[in-house]
Amino acid sequence: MKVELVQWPSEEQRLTQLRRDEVPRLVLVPEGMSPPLTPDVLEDWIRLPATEDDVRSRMGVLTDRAAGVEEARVPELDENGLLRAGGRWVSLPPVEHRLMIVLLDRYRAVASRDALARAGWPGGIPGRNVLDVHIVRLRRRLAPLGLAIRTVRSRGYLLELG
Amino acid sequence: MKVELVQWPSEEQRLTQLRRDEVPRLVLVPEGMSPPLTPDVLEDWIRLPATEDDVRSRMGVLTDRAAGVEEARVPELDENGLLRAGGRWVSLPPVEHRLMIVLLDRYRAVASRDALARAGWPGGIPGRNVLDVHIVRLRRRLAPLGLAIRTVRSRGYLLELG
DNA sequence: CTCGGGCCTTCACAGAGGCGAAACAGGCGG
DNA sequence: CCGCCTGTTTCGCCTCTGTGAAGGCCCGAG
Repeated sequence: MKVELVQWPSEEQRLTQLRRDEVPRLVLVPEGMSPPLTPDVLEDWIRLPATEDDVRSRMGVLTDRAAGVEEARVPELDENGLLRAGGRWVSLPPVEHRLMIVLLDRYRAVASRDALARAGWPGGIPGRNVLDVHIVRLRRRLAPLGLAIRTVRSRGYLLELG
Repeated sequence: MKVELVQWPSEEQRLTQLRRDEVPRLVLVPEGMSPPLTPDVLEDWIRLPATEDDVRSRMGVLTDRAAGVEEARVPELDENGLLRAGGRWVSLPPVEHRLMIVLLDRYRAVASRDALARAGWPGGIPGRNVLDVHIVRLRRRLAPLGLAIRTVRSRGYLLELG
């Protein structure tokens, strides 16, 4: 994502908006003016006058951080079974689509085998082993997206970044 | 945690060490020298000459971020036996889950062997040695999270940051 | 100081059960 | 006819748990 340059304090309102929108930004602070401070890792500031190299250096770091934040975003699944993550996508067949809805609802937390079974087969579980098999197939489909399904033994499964 | 000031590039080796130790640090970069860049949120740099106020501003932000990182290191255990700390997690099997509940309840204080035994085996202790063995296994599982179980001889065990 | 004995730590082993994954088969739509 | 989706079977690994046994460390008795 592009790093925004913000004049301080004249563009204070714009800065507020950028903070809310989680846009990476570099605040330009005139001599003698105290900078706006925040622990937000997507914001940095630089004292004017500054060399173009220094501005670029700070912008570069902000870009890297924004990439990291972007990477960590929750994958998106539409109603047609299209799953987008890490800039790529795959289409999911019906059963795996329903399983994925539950996994995403519990993203980075445990989705119980029971909840997955009920979501995947609303009419009742066909066989004892079906869920395991579909998890394996889902795993293979998700791998190219950088997503991984972790096993939490005797409890369920957990979806996170690979 | 205290923010360290690092001369660049003369203290490069020290900077490497501080990065490894995850100590917040502010790199002082002389005029004309290009700064060391990293997306690490616990590191910042400032161009010399700089006012004392600016140095303090950047140190203040680093302190706040370090506090946030420290906050994230406090372990949390959910009802599924998932233990999170320092941005990582492990799943705990039933027995160790019950032991961990007691250890976290007495976090940084001593949990008696007796209380641990009762929590781990509500139906009565199977063998005389079981608790010790499970503590060892718990230790190994916790190590990657930066957590450590200390022995308090003839009293019990104590959970703290490693 | 030395010895003996708690008190812990750690390893090795084995039974039970959960889970992984390949292989096979049927169904359905293009 | 072919390929994808789904369910079933089956084999085998790995985890979890408890048990036994071999030390190591510390402290008090002698």
